[in-house]
Amino acid sequence: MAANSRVTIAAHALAWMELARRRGREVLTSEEVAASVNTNAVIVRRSLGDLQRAGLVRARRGNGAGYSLARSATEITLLDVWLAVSPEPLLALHHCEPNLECPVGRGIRPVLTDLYDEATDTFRAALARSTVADILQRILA
Amino acid sequence: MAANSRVTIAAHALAWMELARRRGREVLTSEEVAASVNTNAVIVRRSLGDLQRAGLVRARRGNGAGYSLARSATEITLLDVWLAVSPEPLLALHHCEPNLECPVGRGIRPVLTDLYDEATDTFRAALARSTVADILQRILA
DNA sequence: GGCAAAAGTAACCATCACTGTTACGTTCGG
DNA sequence: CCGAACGTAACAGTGATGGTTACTTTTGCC
Repeated sequence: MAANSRVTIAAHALAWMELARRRGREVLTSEEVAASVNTNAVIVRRSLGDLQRAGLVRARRGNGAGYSLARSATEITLLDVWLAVSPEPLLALHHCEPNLECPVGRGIRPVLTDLYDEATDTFRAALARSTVADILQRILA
Repeated sequence: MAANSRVTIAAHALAWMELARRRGREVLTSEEVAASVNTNAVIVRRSLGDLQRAGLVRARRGNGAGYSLARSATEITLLDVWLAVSPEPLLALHHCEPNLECPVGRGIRPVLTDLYDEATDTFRAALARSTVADILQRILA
């Protein structure tokens, strides 16, 4: 495991919600989303909870409740999704502080941090180039 | 945890080996590398074992043995290191097959795979821009 | 040939993140 | 007030990781 499938689940949910919206169903329950993603409704609620906290979806409670997109699918990028559900950085430094008596141990951390940030930025930029609407369009093509 | 600190450990080891080489010590033992990285010698041997399998370092066994760079530090990129030690993809698809009766479930996987590959490629390209020699130079600057 | 040093590696443990599941509290429309 | 659905806590199972010990294998050197 270890690799992030959260983005996949969240993107799937959003694409499905957008398709349902176009078909006239503005609101979907976690059960309905879970049926498409083929997972447990709690997983969906947790994922959509992250998206809600990031302002990408709205959740209504009570009777007849469910989730709806908080803004147009053309304005939700895969980067938005990734930032909402992916807390972990792609690359990490040492768990334990390296030996500071060694020149490499003393100086390597800021250098690697900088390089990791650069690589992560290009990764994010790539994700920012696709929206949920793009994804749905390619799915339906 | 979960985030990869393997690249960090391997890059640290390589930079330290290159610095030692410039100081006239062509070969370092796993104990010596572990002392700088501040971890266990077995961890270093596992990491350098990966690098050896990738052709980045050479290992000699027996008395007076140890590790040395298999090629110039200017020709070992951070991407080489990442490929050698990072088996996991950055993003993964669903664990379970999605519901194929849903249009989204049926079509989303190739789309996401494609987008994930694109983003991963830019990430790799960024890592490919730095070599162990670059890193050591920035450490010593 | 034997010794000693060090790589290679297996076995095991603790920790942690993640998914999945159940269960329960909370909210809110009708 | 009732019921539907979100929110969330608690727990189990799985798997990756890092750390540690211990053993085998290799090999230079005396």
